[in-house]
Amino acid sequence: MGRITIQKTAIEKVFRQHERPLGIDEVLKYGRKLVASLNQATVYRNLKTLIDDGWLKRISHPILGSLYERTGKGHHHHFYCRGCNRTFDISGCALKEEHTAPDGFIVEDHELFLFGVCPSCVEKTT
Amino acid sequence: MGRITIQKTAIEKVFRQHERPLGIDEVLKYGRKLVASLNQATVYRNLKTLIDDGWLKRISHPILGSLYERTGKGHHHHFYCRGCNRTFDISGCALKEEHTAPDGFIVEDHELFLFGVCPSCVEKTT
DNA sequence: GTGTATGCAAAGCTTTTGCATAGGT
DNA sequence: ACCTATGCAAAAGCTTTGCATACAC
Repeated sequence: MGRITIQKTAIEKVFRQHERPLGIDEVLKYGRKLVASLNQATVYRNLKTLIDDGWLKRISHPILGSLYERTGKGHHHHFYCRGCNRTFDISGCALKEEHTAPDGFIVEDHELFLFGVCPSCVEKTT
Repeated sequence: MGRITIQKTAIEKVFRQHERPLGIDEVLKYGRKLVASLNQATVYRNLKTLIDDGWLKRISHPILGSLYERTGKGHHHHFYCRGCNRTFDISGCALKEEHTAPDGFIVEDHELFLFGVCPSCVEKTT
């Protein structure tokens, strides 16, 4: 089980080349530069496999839909710029250690999305 | 512009009766108890209108997809229980005031999703 | 009466799946 | 040679849209 195909290798390479959350369309676009015949269904199937392997993580972007990013980059959050529509990784954690949820709730994980304007878009506005 | 139809009234009522984030299927199900003929397209159109009016807010649930909830409940976050699949409102904000994003980034809003096990599901497990 | 919102059905998206075959082992 | 992963196309969700008609005003 688990063959090393040129398609899967290409998809992994795409994520290594672009260290930011990618949408399916982007994975397909960049992947086709490496394997011209790359099919959409193959991308979906490999993304699922890579998630099961723990190599990728799916994040649900409130506006852009499904995005995928590599695991093992350390805990971080995401910032979405409404100016340029890009999604940035924000390293570190801005959560208070305690009082995240009422007593009795066991918090195992969390996902934080920040919205606003990124530095380069702030410049353009001013 | 902006007619008060029995459908729109019913949809608003559904959200007042269930003070938690609802999916389209739930809005449709509960709405049909009030207006039997209620159509899916009507629900979608009214949800959009209510969002534009600032009466509703769409939240993007990482697992369940689109959920909708009333605005004006004060700032809060969401907790998703993997035991019972329910989404809870967690009042207050668990974010540190500073250091949410690097210098230069302007944070205007944020959305936090917590994952784990809710009190009643913890009991069942123990 | 006028014109907007509804219901229905069709069309757009995104994602999944069935099936023959290419290709990794 | 075997059998999994691919490519293609069809299908299955979810959401939007066109159009005639009902109904809010």
